[in-house]
Amino acid sequence: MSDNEKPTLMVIDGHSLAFRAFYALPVDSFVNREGQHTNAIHGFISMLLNLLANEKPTHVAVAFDISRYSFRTREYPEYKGTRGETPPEFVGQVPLLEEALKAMSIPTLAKEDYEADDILATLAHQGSEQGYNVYVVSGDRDAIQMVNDNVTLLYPNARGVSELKRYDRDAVFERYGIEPHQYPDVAALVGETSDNLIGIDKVGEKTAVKWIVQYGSLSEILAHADEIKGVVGEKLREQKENAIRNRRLNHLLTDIELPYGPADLERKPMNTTAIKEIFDRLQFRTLLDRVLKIAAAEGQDPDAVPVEGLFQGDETPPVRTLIDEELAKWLDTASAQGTRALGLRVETVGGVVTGLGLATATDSAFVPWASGRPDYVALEQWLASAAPKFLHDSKRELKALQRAGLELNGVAFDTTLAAYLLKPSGRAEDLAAQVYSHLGETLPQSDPNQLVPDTEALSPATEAWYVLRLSEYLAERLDSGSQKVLAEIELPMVPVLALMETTGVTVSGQILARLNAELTASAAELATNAYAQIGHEVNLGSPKQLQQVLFEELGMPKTRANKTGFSTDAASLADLQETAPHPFLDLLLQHRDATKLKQIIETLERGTGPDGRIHTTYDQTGTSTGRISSNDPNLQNIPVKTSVGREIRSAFEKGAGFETLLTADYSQIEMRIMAHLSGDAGLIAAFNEGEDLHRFVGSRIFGVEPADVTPTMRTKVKAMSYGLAYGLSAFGLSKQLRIETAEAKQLMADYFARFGAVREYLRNVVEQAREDGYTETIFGRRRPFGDLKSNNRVLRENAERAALNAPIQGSAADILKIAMLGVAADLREKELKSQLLLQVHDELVFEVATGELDVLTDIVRDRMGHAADLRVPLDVQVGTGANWDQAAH
DNA sequence: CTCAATTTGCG
DNA sequence: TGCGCAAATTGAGA
Repeated sequence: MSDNEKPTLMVIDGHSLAFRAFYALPVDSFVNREGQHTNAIHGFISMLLNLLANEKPTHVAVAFDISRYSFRTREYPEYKGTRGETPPEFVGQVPLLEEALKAMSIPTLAKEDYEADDILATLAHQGSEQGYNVYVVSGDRDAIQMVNDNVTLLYPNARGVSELKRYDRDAVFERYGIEPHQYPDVAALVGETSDNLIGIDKVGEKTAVKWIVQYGSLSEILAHADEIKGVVGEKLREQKENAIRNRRLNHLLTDIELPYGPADLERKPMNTTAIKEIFDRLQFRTLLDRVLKIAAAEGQDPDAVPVEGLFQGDETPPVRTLIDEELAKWLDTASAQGTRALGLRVETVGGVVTGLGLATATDSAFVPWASGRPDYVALEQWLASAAPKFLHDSKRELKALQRAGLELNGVAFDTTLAAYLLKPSGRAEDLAAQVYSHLGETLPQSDPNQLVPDTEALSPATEAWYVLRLSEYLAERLDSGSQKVLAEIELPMVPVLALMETTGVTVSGQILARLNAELTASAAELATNAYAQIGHEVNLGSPKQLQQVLFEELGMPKTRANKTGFSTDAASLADLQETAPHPFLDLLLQHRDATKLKQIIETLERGTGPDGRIHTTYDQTGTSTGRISSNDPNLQNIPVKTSVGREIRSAFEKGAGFETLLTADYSQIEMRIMAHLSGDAGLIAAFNEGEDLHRFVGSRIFGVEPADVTPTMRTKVKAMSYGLAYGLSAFGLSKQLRIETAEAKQLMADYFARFGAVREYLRNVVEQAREDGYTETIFGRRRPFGDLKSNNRVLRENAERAALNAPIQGSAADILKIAMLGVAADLREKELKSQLLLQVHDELVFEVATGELDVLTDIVRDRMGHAADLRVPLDVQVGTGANWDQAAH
């Protein structure tokens, strides 16, 4: 059998390598969010991954010492006695390392009363006998004795664990001039300071090796001790007991009993879910990528025993209905004292909690809910604890639990959010739909129209099990950037948004009612006048009827075509007003304005709760770019541009007992992101100037002093700048500014002549997206694009404009979310009474508690201003007032 | 009743 | 022939 065909067994000394790593890497640079030091783990795993990739062992094990005491310390209490206390930063790293190894399906061994080296020696011996190529990885020099024709030692050099020196038989001979099995004899004579083994005075490595070469072994040397002349000979004869003792202690046992032999150590597929969990906890992002790559390369061995934690099959586990002590016990075991994630599903009827489903991969439990049951204390504590839980649509379930008086923490995965990050342009699916589209299984759905259901609805327990399976499936498909977005942005946003929704915002019913009445009257009058202009009544809200009036009765020139004929939108009517002026047009526009505002008011009135506040619902999966949307009612499209619009805004007031409202918004955040992403020196300078942005840009384009930029010039520049991020064409720009296409073209050419890097960047984004199939925000949020390679020009160009915009709009969304998380954390930690009410894409609205204005202003400015580190500053505008309109600036 | 189309409010 | 949304209304079809 050639060496290439032999299986390769690799045995690693866990403690000695972890310790080497600990001293090789700076302690302070490796601390996770829990404050746990991780440098030894990082160094060890990094080394391990190199070994797996380079040596491709077929069999692997890591051995640990159980304690610093062994049969050797009983024999010689001073053994290793020079070693000081374990550094506090090292404490706790070994158990985490073992956990990570478990997730990687690498067995760990330890044996009471023996040292890791004895385990290595035994396995190396067995492996060598049984026809393996053996690699021993150890930082202990005694391991040299294991080397033979089949066993190679990999030994870390002085620089830590990044480079390992290979000691095969020849390398040992070259380095020491002896055979590997003779090394303990040399070490016995010389002594080993690190083990507190004192050798023979005056005998160093040179002398010891010379003697070994001359006499063959330590026992022969001692037998001929009388022949050795000089002071060293005297010392040897005086201190030979030292050497004999050392030799006894540095002999590694090759015959201890172990639970596994080499054959049991065959590499098994890694548990990627567990790996993601533990690496996330350790905050090893780069290492995660590396290990997942190796896991993917190694693939799934069909004969492999399923790793613990993976699903055994598609069979749903049994459902137990649990209460009281049984529940507490089950929960403790299933969650492994709160360390293992459980699937959780909240059953509600009309928004009221009626039961909970809990699941592990192999078991599930249903808990009927009756509030206030004292026996549910264990469950309530688990829910409120940081113990990991996997949910579907966690915001909805969190709110339901809160209504039932239950606190929920530790949401570690949400299948709704994970699916969204994978496919942000799709619609959010309910659990059954997710199971169908991802797992390909059909869940029984009870028909709500049927009084006697023919299929029994699925137990929440089984649903929880499906949540767990979906979590595993989805987690595997998220790239590491998306995982980070999930863990660090989307999941933490859940409680923040839930609180905003529960809090709501006060609106003045009186103001809304007054405005509604005014608008009703004015709309009626406008309608009457409009009818008078055309001689008959018509439904002004019907585009179809308007087309009849405008293009047939009044014979106006045709506008932009649409599917039902010709457009009657505001832009088209404005065009008509120029080409074929008619009083009807203006009345129609004013009527539209009035009815639109009236409609918004009525929506708000309907949406006001008995507490006088509006509780919108934020949809975290509502947009393809990463923004959140607001619905039922939408509070992100409250009018602001017209004076009547602002009156509606003034109906949003501070609540009773609060000092004021505070609004904070980013100015030109998307332009700033463009400056950052493109690196355009001109644009970056513009933001660092402090000068009005559009005035500055205008001065560059038109070649005049900033002070000489006219309002017209500024308007053009502003439209140009904003249009850029949307893929605006010269045609579109000309239409918007009502200028000639040639002038628009010239404007764009002048713009790009000054800000060339912007054009370069925008071109690049699209090309990169065409190649990758997706765009990415600054924070790693992805949006897939399929149509960039479409043969259909309309589809392709639409996709190109969307791809152009996605990183910009998406990065802005990420930044505001990060700011919200920061503000929310500060409010919580400082136990402030002020509360976050609204989010409108680049703006936050707060209700300020009495006496908190200054501290809140500081928090908001700080968190928003430093949410991202860009090449340009983030400018935050803050305003206050008793209502939303007055708080605007 | 659902659905597509149109329009308009916001960033 | 400008990105991202929610909501209302109309009118067609079931």
